[in-house]
Amino acid sequence: SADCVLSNESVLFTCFRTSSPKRRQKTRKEQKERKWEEERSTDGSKWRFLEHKGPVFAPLYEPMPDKVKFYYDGKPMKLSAPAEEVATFFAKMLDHEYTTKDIFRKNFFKDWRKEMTSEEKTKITDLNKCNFSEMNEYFKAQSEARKQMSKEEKQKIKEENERLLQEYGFCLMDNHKERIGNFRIEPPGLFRGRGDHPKMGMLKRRIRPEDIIINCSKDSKHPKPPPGTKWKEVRHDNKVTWLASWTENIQGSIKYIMLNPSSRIKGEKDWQKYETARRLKKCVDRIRTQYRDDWKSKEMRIRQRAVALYFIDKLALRAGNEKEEGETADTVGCCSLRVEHIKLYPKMDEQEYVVEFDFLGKDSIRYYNKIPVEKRVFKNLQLFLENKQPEDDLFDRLNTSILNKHLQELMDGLTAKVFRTYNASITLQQQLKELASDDSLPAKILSYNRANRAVAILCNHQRAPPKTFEKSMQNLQTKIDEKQNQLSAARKQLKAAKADHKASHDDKSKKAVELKRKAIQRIEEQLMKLQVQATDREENKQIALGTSKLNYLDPRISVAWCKKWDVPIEKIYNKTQREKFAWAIDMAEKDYEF
DNA sequence: ATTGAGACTTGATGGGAGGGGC
DNA sequence: GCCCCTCCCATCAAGTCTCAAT
Repeated sequence: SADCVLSNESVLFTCFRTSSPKRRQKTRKEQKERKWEEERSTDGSKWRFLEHKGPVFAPLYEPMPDKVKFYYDGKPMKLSAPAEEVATFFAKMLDHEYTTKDIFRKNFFKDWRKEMTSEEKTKITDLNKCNFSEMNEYFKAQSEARKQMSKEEKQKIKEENERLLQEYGFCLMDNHKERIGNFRIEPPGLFRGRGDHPKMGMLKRRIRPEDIIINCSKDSKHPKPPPGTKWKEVRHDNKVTWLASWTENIQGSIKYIMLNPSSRIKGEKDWQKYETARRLKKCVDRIRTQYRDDWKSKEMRIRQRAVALYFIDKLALRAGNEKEEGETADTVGCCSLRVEHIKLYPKMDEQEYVVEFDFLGKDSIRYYNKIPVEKRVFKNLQLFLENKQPEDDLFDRLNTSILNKHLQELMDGLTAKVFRTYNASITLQQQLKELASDDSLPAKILSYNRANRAVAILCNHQRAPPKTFEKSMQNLQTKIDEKQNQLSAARKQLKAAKADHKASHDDKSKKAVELKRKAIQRIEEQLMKLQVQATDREENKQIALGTSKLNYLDPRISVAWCKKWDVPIEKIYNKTQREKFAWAIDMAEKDYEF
């Protein structure tokens, strides 16, 4: 386990220098991908030179045409521009369930009133008496009109967007032109939290140049604020990676403009993340032995730590930081689990010592799972639950800071989330091994998706079944049925052609037989493809693959798998993903081992 | 130890571009 | 050539984790 103590930094440099001698032969790539090979500073600075044009602001508010009326208590009422703007935010959402929720309405009305003139404030005292329906219809008509635009008009908009992208969407960092992730400032609107958010409906205010801190290098051409405005500050901090920041008014947190995942600075960090997970691989046995041992500790805090770590490792739970009550939706992770979130069953069906988890995790996504645990874990949990109320913490002697401090001692750079990365990637690698086959290309891709799916299930990456799911499934089934009919029809034709040939023995009929054979083969292939598609889609109904693919799976595993099985990388990663994983595509050979 | 600011990663969602099937 | 449907991508919220002040 000496490997475990190596710092990330040294591993990084080692990899850069030794990883891929073959790259020498790649000519086009070589010029493009040089950035992965450059020396990195060791003093914590993230760049030496940074130049950009600053953010793009949200378009200014365009007042409603006079004919579009707002009604209060049944009577038309002209609103002041600021009040009208906020009213339109609500009007746009009228069809959404949000606007029927009490908290949403309350928060909205409170913030809306702040934008009103004193007369408006006196007059408008009850949201229930407000009628936004004309505004709502106006916006619907607008979006309809947008859809109906001519090709030329659409083209013009596209070109304008492209121009904006070219001008503001890139920066110069050290020697590379890099794509910026989010160069557009978020427009004002009504805050929509996820789940039961106490702040839903609050006004997300418009961001002005005076709110923006610019970060760039001193010797660069500084971005200019729009005419007549000033930046809040221009600083030159090369210990951070962001280009601009502002404080958002709902939670008071800072938002950033940063580079695209394809950038050197993000790619390297991503790479480093997987290298840390690989170091965990080398010492995970030792760590597991230790936490199992700690289940027997005479100290309560150590037992809690050990059981929590077991959950994080086995179930890929998130760390679970504490949250300020009333500021966000009530969600939890491992360390913040409460008594009410688990149930213990000494016996359930055929199994012993079953723990049932039921809680809301990140984004208020429900985590529901029943798992049998070892007796010692079960007994510990019973102990932790003693004399507690449902709303008490399960791990009252533990938090993420204590846990991570402990993990840091076990391995340099180890934190709770590394287990998620490690378990996700190792699961993919194992599954791909098991699923390896010399099947057709679609079958191989189904295998890959299944491996990906196993990870998504582990990480509880869910999605709402697409609204059109049932219908599109039916459509697919219809296609399959049709294809099957086509196949039997083709088979009959082949039979007939054969009979024909037998009778005549001429060249023409021989050719006909061959043609029919080919046709059948083609139809069979098409049918297979459809069936694979159906299986894949059905299994994917409530599972989202994207998040794990993008954030948890070491891309080198996938690249290697593609090389090994002769699957074009394009079948696994789309263009954006290939850009993000350029470093891995460049680096991994077919024998790569996570 | 506790708190909070700050920086950065991870997450679900929905609109719309564009590709495939008829 | 049209339409439908898929998938891509932007969006922006919500996590994790570090660091420094108290």
